[in-house]
Amino acid sequence: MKNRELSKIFYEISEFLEVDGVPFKPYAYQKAALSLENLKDDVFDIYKKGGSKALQEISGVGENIANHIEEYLKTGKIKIYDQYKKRLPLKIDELTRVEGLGPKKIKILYQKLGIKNLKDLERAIKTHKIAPLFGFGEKTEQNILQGIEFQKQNKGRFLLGQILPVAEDILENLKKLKEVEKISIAGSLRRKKETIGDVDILVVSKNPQKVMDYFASLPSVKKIWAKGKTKTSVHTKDDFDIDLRVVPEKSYGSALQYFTGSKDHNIVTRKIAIEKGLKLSEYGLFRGLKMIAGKTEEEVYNALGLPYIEPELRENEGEIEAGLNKKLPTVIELKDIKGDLHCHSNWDGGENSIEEMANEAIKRGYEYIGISDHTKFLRIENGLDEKKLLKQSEEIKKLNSKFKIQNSGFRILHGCETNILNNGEVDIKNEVLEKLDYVIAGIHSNLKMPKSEMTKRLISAMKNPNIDIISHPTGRLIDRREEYQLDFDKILEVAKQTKTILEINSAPERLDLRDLYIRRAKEVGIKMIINTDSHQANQLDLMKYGVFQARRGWAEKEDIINTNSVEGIKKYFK
DNA sequence: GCCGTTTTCGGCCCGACTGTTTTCAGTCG
Repeated sequence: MKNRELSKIFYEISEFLEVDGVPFKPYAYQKAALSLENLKDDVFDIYKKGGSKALQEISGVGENIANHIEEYLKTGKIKIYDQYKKRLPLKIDELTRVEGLGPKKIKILYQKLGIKNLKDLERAIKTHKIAPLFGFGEKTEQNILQGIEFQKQNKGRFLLGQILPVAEDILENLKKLKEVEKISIAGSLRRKKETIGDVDILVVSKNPQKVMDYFASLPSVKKIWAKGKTKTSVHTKDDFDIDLRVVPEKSYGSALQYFTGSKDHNIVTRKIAIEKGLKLSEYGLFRGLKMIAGKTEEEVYNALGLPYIEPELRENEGEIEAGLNKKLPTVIELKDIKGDLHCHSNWDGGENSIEEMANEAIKRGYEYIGISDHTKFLRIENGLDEKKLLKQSEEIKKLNSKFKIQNSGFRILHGCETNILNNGEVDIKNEVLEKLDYVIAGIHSNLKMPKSEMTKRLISAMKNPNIDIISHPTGRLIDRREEYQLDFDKILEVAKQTKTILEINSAPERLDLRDLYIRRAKEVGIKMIINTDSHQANQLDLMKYGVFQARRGWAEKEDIINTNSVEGIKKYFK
């Protein structure tokens, strides 16, 4: 889809404008980029149906940006974007991703030292050229170096949320070919790891050559690394690699099992096969020359004396032992989710009204939605104060009585996302918090506190009798920012004592709690909630990423409170 | 460059924190 390509370009234009010091425009381009990123319909279809006028219906898109979109759809180019790239030949997305490096510093580094990309930057630091620059210093130099190191650790990996939609598009496209009898994603993408290196796709076909040819000719393919009879590797326009393999139907299960991995998981399954006098490979499970399983994964696992193991569990983290002892968890599924309690409305600058958010939740089959706007400390997010919160309560009451009249069981719950201040208190008075259905608290400032202070800060928030949920509890941004320094075991202990719910935030760059923490929390007996943190209605669809993460953390339906109906979930609130 | 229950023109993007300075610019949420 062109949506993603355009969104990426508009983000970059926004960054160029910032480097240039242009006021306000960057914000406009960012908004348009965000809208396109989350747009359900193909922007090309919108344009075909309604032309430029229809494009301007997209939120954040006006006359000018609509013209840019039109230009791109017609010519594949956007003039001002190309001009910027010529004038400032920077790997701008690469540089802005370094923590501590913003547009102003990037501009100075380019003008004074000709730094265009990460490589240049690293070389300049190693030769101590940065610290002497005006406005820079020793500390800044070190901070930038740390930012680079952190980025390098995750080099070449993509967020699950970036890559899954693209891979699914390609899968849909391949399905159109009648020679494709069966098809599945394999590899780490099927295991739903939070970051993905490259994409593996497995196909059953009697005519592999036809599949190879079609795959290699897809419009999203930029470069073909290798193209053989049953395997083709390509590099896509979205800058990741895809390996496609074609196998015969009788080997589909064993091949899927093999290519899904993980490698460690497979080593153990092959060992079990050997112990039973069998041999397991991507071609099947064999006793001597006789194939005894291979058509389905289930068949393969069962023949090894194991139940089917969900892909998200296949990390050799105890799932084999649990399988042998019949102790595998029945992991949660998306359809178990009955509502989303971390959603922002246009009251705090989100995209949609409360009613629109509610209607979108209804569309997704939910029984309830929770509105939890930012509170007053976060001025940039138009945080609500006590007065506005009470006013918001009135609106929610009205909407709820409307649902009642319509005889709909749907309910809006009223919460807020308060800010945990340095001393562990939150920025809304208790007498107002008491009146809400539930209260979320999160850390949004002073993220670099020392471990003991940060732990104390979070603990005192959990002890607040009005706080029910801690949002994004560790504050990490995948590939970009480390977690806060926290004594996590202590946090778990207090969460258990105070019956505080920990959030699994579904935003693909957060996925916070991470899988290992989810598993630890479950073991301790702490309840969790999967929320999207939506700032616009389309983001409600991010719920699946939180569910994937919960599954990777072995969470079952009972561990997650928003699998309950309205009355059920209320019991978990203090 | 976008947008309008305060507006078709004038707002939007504020405040804490850090590191650099010696009163403030840049970054981040």
